[in-house]
Amino acid sequence: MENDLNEKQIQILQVAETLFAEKGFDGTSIRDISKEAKINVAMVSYYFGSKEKLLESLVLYKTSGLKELLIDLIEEELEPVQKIYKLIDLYVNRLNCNKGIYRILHFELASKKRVLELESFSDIKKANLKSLEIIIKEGQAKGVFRKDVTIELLTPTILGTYFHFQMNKPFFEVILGLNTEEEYNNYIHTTLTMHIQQTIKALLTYES
Amino acid sequence: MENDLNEKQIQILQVAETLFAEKGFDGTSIRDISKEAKINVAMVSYYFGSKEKLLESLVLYKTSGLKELLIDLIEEELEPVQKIYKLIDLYVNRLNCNKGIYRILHFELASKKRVLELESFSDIKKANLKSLEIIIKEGQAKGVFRKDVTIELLTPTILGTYFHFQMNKPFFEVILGLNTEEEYNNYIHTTLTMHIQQTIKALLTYES
DNA sequence: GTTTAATTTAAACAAGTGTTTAATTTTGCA
DNA sequence: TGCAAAATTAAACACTTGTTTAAATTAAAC
Repeated sequence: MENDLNEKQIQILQVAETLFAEKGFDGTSIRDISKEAKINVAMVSYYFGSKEKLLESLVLYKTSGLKELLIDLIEEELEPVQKIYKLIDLYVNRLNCNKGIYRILHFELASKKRVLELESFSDIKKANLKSLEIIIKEGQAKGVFRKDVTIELLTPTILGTYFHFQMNKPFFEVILGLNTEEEYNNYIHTTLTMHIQQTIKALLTYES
Repeated sequence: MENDLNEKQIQILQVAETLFAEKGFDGTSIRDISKEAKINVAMVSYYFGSKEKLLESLVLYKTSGLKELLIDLIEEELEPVQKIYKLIDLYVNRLNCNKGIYRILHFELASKKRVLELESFSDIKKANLKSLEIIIKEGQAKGVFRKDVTIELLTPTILGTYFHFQMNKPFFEVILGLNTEEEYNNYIHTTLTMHIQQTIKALLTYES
């Protein structure tokens, strides 16, 4: 598995992400990408092999850093609750910076048609879940977290809450009076993040 | 505007809905549709004019009945709250029977690329909003509903809640222990519908 | 500076796309 | 039965698709 991408490859991936997010995977042609990235059509096949493999590289590229960040987080000396808070903050920031690719992962690849690179993405999810599991079990050992919690459901809760907010953006823009892009993003990084943190904390910690 | 569709046209639309929902609009070719519907490729252009117009017809066909149902509902003699309850039940049932087309409307047409038939769909939404407005203002006149409510936001709330539940189906299947398709649909028609009804009621009626 | 490898290119490939045409069959009506 | 309209067909249209090829250019290594 080679993950050393040169400048040209990264440039192609960035253009691809934008166009995929705009027009969908099927709606975007290699010629669209090569035109936007100002390269020859053959370069995509030369560097990535195929359009499908380009998508796979894009997914790997955009989700690769997360794994290392989680490993770093595990080794930090923090109280379990604070560690979870930081994890959620990390997730939300990541998702908010990669709207394009996560939109594709959730709606393009959710269809029955494409099941190819689901494997490589499922590997990443497994690794992330493993990191989360370590943090939770650390908290359980310290007697801070409940032991009857289903760890597999924490990630869906964290991501699900964020996606619902992001998907219904026009709706929330109105009801919350968030008129600018800045206001909206600020709301995500403060109130929404706090809400998710409190939800997960309530799920994990003992209650009277 | 001709809405008299013959058997063949309806057959084509039904096949198109299934395939669009499965593989997306761009991912489905006219030849895919004609093959599945066992007709000649030219028939789609013959009956609908183009692939885009086929989609437009599909949207109109699948959303047409709703307007009449709402008009009938308005004329029913029911208390305002009961009318709203019935309206929500009607919406949820509709959405649940037309998963395919609403998936397309929300994720295929939400992209920047296609803005063509958004007009015909926006007409339907306007008509539905008009019906809702009548019901709400009736309740306001009777002193049951608050007068400072933004009617335009009721539909997003009703639909948004349902869609979030349906989009994250694998998630809720697990946490709610809904193992069969029947159990899942039953939950939608009982607990979820009730939740939406209570949410809207709380929003509309005065509280101490 | 020559040679080997990596990069980039234009062109072509076969297959698939939406749509149209023109001929044929089927249908409905006088 | 005859005739005009509608329905259906196979074929072709021009264009786009992802991918490959083979030549040209650039870069690196000796």
